[in-house]
Amino acid sequence: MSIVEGSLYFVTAMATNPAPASPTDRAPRAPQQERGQRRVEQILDAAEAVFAEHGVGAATMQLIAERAESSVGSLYHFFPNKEAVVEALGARYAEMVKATNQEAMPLTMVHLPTAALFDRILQGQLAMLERTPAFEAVHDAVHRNCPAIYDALNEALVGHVGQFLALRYPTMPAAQRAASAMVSVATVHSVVELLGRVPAEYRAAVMQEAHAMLVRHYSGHDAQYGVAAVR
Amino acid sequence: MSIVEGSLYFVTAMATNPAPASPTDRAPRAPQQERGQRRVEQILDAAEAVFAEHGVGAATMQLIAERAESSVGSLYHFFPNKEAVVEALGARYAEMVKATNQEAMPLTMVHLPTAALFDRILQGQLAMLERTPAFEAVHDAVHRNCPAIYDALNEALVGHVGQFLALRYPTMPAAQRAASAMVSVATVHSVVELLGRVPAEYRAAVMQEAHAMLVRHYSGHDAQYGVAAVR
DNA sequence: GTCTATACCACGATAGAC
DNA sequence: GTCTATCGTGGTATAGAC
Repeated sequence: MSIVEGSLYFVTAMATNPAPASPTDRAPRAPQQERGQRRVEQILDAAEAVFAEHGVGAATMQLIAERAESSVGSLYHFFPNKEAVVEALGARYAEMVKATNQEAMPLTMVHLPTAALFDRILQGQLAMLERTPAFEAVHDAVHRNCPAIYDALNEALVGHVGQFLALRYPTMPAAQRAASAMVSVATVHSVVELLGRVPAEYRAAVMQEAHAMLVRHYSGHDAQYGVAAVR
Repeated sequence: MSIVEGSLYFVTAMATNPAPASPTDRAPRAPQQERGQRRVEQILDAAEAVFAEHGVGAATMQLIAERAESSVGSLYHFFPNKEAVVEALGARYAEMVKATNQEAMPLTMVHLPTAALFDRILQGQLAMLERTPAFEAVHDAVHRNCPAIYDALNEALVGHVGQFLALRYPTMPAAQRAASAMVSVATVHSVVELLGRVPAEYRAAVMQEAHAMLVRHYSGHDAQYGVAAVR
């Protein structure tokens, strides 16, 4: 409700400078200026867990505060309302996904063989999933509650893959390239979601099957819109 | 909360017998015994729309009643609480999905060429999507709020596809067959979800790309675990 | 069976002491 | 900056007339 201005409450000092450190510093000597930042992260971690468990609609500020080992009042010190928490969490999540994607398929790797390429992509996503147990829940939450963030993220991902395809298959029609990017992003995401849902003993087989599907498909593209396959 | 017993409140007369009809019947002559049934459907339609718009957590009984052109009291006459509404809607949704799937790939069609097969499957799913605008929202809602229904549905779908694959590729190892079924179900679903999200002008290209991916993959299976390709 | 009115409670948000 | 205590709102569920 109401037009909450962008991310005012998120503008915490981003300088992590040395600061006048006394020579007797011991272990617990990071705080002071980072404290606020760390507290925010702590709250977002808590929110992530609570949203995962109850859904955003049913989550309460009380629950988030408890999980963050804090109190409601404190929570409201950092975020003006619940919506702001959801948005901040969404932004953090989107950053993580984008970074993972960029890292797995940088534009310098456009000529990697399909098998190696999808190895990188699937493994990268899987690693992210394992670092973030509540990943799917947060994804859903963002999907539903922050359409703007979600759309921007999706556009970024599809855009990056599209660029990648444009370099790899210069003769592929633009419409197909766009469609291919969208389908790939959706498929990889659905596989990741599946991997997070499936009993551990099936994971390897699922991974292999998904990998085969993507490789077969893109090998077809290689054949049709070929390019010097090895750089 | 609390163990709400199965579907007591859903046991309405399923007999649609003629009933003592006077010869002067005019148009509005279906009700009488079906009324209750129709009312329930009306409520579920309303709930579907409201859940789609606000999410289950944020939806209120008030809103559902208004959309159903009814009142809260009336709503509580049919459902003991909000959870029951969600469950009933979930059950209806699961039935629809299962039926669509069975119809698109009956076991009598195990030897259909891959291209024709995935035409049927994708078109069937697309038709269902178009009949049910709130499809994805309901899917999410069921996914999050009725894990039991969702798991049962998923098991049914994967089971059916697994049977299909067992007949088509008798020599495929069981583990791969299971993985293949899971990946296919997830992929088709993600494509349908993508189709529902994408601007109309991209839909054809997306459809074609997804179709190509699935066909290439299963043509690979055909080649490897071949079977008399034409019955 | 359907409605209106309302009891009751939980949540979001704030005030104000420390 | 963090807490406890509290207010007002609004939602679930029920009571009871029609």
